Amino acid sequence: MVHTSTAHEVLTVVFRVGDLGSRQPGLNVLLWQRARDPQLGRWSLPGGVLRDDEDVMASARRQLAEKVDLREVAHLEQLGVFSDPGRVPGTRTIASTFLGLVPAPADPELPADTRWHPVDALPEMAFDHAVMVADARARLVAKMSYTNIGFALAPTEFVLSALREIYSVVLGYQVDVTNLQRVLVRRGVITGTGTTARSGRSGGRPAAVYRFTDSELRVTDEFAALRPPG
Amino acid sequence: MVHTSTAHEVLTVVFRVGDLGSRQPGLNVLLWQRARDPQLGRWSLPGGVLRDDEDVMASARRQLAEKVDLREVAHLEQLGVFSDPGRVPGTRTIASTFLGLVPAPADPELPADTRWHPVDALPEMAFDHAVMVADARARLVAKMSYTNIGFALAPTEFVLSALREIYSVVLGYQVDVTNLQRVLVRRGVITGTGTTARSGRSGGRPAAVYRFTDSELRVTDEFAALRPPG
DNA sequence: ACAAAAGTGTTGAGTGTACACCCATGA
DNA sequence: TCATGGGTGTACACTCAACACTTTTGT
Repeated sequence: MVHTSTAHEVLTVVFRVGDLGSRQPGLNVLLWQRARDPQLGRWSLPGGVLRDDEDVMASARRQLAEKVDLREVAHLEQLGVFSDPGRVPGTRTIASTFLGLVPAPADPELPADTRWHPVDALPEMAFDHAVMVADARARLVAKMSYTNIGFALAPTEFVLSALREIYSVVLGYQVDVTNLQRVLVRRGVITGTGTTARSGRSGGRPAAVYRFTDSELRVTDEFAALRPPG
Repeated sequence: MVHTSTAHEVLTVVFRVGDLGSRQPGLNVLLWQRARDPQLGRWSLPGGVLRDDEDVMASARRQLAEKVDLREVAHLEQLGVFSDPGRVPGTRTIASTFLGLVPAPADPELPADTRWHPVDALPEMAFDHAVMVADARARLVAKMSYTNIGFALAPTEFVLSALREIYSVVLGYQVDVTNLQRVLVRRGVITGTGTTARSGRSGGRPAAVYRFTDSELRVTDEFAALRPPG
């Protein structure tokens, strides 16, 4: 295939943890449905063409502002470049992809063509977007265990059982609350606020309220092995 | 700044561990010196413009073949995108960067304008290339402790003391041979060949010869914490 | 008092570091 | 046999998983 020009687009995989009670439980991705050919009806990642005066990060931010409230996006990081000459028909288009995270209780207004989808049951995806979602998910899962990236999925204040649900949903298996607390506190990832939440309808001891210590990505378990001598 | 068109280039940060006896000890980067303005005389990463019929990985491979023998590059992975509209003068150029690794004893023929430089003493770098080198180095250091990425820096067969030098040079501190052996063997990263090397001129017990078990990147220490139950 | 939910203590496995000690070779 | 470099054994610290147990609430 020979192209006369090349375009550059930015696409973001935005994840959210849906309430377990809701219709979209588990981990969700933000997708919009194509209203035009090619691939009419298929679902796409939010994004669009890179402008002349912005870098890729700014572009991702701008394009997301059209879909979700910008303030909701608590974390945004580069994933990778998709550059197969035939990845989309027509003008050659290189895609820079991003991983975006939105805190759990947020449920922003969405345009009519846009919806949250469970990552475990993706609809028919446009072009190579399914691969991008898979890549983003792998990145998120990996970072859950050695960074504080959970801050971008949790509300500012939360109870441990809620945090446990977030971790369980993202990792795909039940996480032990006891050890979650100990690991995260020891690493300084979460801090108790001193206050306690009211106990539920069926009684029970009131839970301590925590918050993430930082609201920026931080590596919390740098070296598993081969540490510097000390 | 307003641009009428946008170009896409691919740049690779190629690392090698120089012999400690050589003039370039420690970790080296492959750079070539600009013979034209802008930034005449400054040092650049190998790479160039992406062609219409290749993806970024293929482009990196192709461009490196002009600098080093392709077979020498044992590992190549995407780093990130640099897209500041003003990062280079003239036509707007978006850069996709790669990390490339070349095994230690290799000393391929280099073009006249191209040279290995110690990363700890970089020359005047062109444009934003110094940042790219720093990013690549950080990525390499991180991966040394939880993947088998060392395979791409070491010769196919080696003695533990040699491997220790490689790890020490990359990590920037002295690694204990004893523990290096135990950690890597336990994880299945390296395997003994059964043979032993001849002992040096000043005597000493002959060292066992090892090789890396795999010659492809593999994560060897997946979860530090929050492992799946069971 | 009792059930429910949250939090604490304890044990044991695993991993990694440091360091002393033993082994194999050349001169 | 001694110096030299390579390999092994052991002790200790730290982290984490699993699970029993205690604490605090609502009814």
